[in-house]
Amino acid sequence: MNVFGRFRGHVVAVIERMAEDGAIPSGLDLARVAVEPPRDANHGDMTTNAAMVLAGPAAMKPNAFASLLAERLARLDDVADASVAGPGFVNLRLEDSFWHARLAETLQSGPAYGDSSVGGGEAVNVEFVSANPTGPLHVGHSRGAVVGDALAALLEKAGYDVTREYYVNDAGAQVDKLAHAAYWRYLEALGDKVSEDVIDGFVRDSDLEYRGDYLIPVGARLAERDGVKWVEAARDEWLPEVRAFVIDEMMGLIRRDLDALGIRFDVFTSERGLVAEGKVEDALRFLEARGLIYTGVLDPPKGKKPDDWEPRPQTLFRASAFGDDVDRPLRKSDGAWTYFATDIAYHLDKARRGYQTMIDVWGADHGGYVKRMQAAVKALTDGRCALDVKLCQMVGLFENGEPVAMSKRAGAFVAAADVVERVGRDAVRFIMLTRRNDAHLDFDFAKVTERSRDNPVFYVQYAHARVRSLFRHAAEVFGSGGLDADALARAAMHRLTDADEVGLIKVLAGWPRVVEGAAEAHEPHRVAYYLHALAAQFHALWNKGTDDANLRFLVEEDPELSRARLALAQGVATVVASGLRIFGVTPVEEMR
RNA sequence: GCGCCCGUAGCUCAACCGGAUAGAGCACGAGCCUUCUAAGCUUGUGGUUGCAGGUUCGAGUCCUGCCGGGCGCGCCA
Repeated sequence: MNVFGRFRGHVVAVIERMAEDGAIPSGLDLARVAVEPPRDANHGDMTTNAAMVLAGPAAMKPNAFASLLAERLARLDDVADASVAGPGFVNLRLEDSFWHARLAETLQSGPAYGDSSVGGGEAVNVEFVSANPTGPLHVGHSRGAVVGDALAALLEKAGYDVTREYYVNDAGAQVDKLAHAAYWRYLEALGDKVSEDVIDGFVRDSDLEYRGDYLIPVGARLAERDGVKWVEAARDEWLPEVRAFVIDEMMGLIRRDLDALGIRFDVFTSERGLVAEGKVEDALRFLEARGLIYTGVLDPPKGKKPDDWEPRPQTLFRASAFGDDVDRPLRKSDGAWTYFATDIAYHLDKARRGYQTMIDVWGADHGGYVKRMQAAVKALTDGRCALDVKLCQMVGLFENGEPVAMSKRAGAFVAAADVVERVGRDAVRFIMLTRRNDAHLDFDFAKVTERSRDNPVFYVQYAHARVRSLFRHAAEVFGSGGLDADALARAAMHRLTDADEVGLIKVLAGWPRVVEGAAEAHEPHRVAYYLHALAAQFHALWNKGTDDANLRFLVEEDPELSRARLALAQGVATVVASGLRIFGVTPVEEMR
């Protein structure tokens, strides 16, 4: 429970008491009563809209209601002042002692500070990356990877039971094309044992989409394992074998890329597996039994009729009954399932595994797919399960302000592993989280490693390193005893009287609310903004010591005060580390 | 043509299920190093929240219509 939730309880209790006393009508609906930080800190520490939302139903003027409420709130423990402002806000200013106690709590909780139970143990499935197993991850994938992983960690901290899942698209035509390319590399790898003519013939007769070098070692390994076994074999024979082999290899590559980013999955679900187990038929039977599948002819898209358009009867899902624009095809003309059909089966599978909330992280180019998938989930679960789709916009790569060419057509995409190697895992992860997922993100190689204030990674890390440096210094001055968090939790917090010291504690006290808000909104970027603001406040306080020696963290002749300030610094380090942990970024001990 | 996302300070972006005087950083102006890390800090200038309506005590936020940008648009994944 964050401090605002705690005070909301107090405010509600006071309002109920007012009703008992007959000061206001009883039976008011208090659901809309909120206790929040005011936008402007000058208004106080907390504000409530109670008078504004209740005045109407109570047939009172907001300001009259607010005055009554403020009068009673002022009598609460910890409340230094309660006043009415603006259209009927009641602002609370709390005693410093209240905030001092929060700092002690922070230190006692340590890394668990900010943990919340709002999730109530609810099972949430976060599916992300899910890149086709046709090659290494590129930089675009890494954004989705980081966003999904951080969102999962955030939800865990907020008390959800999270599964990180990767959906392996190993059943479509793409992996057959991949297998052909791997077979070509296999023939090449056999060298003298296969004539140039055979290879040339194969290349001529096949549509080789994947010509990247990364398949060369795959072909070599296949040749090593199976020798010439598949050279004379019919396509029907070698295709399943080579396909399985190359998918394995590609998933190995992808796992290595994910490792480099520090990302682990709990579950890999195979599309081919779903199909083989008959889950597509299951799902479609389910929809059919509800009359949601029919054979029909779709209208061409308005204003953009494809040249080869011809009306054609198709097996369709009644997506339009669940909010989609048109009904959607389930079967291709060759009889195979569409991607959508297997995706329906996959989402039904997730729902049946007990996830009431599913989150899919996709690239922005899949935006047109969101409505139909949500329609399908609605239909499959009778509206009981929610599907939230986070669309990640493109990442623009820059080198000192110059765009890095990255056209997919030219095959010049930048590998995720290369970016990690260039700037490090921590920088990649943090920067990818400094924007809302649906906003474009510019990633400049030079900037993300720059040691300056406009590099948020550096700025936040520096705050943590500064605290660690401070403790190293403190150990020299005061000895290392009594500097652990438990001991500091008992420090004389009442010595922290400067407005900026108390102000910094207030920022720390806001952390649990940030966790809850960001988790419920599925918006990990809020953590990045919070950490940046926290670092700024800390650096500001630190620097006040430059102007006024009395405000330095370490005052040699006053160990009691020093220990209180060390407690404050430790609180900052704890929260920064806590936030960075959600991001999968390692807090540093010193800047190098 | 239709759908989705976006439009906030010169630039890059925040604004917590509708809250008070819309905030940060960069850039620009003015200060701060015999002092715990100045790789930094303080402070100032800067806004018709794309436009026009609507909803209400209150709108950047919700609704409608325009304008501009991005993505997508029957069997690809």
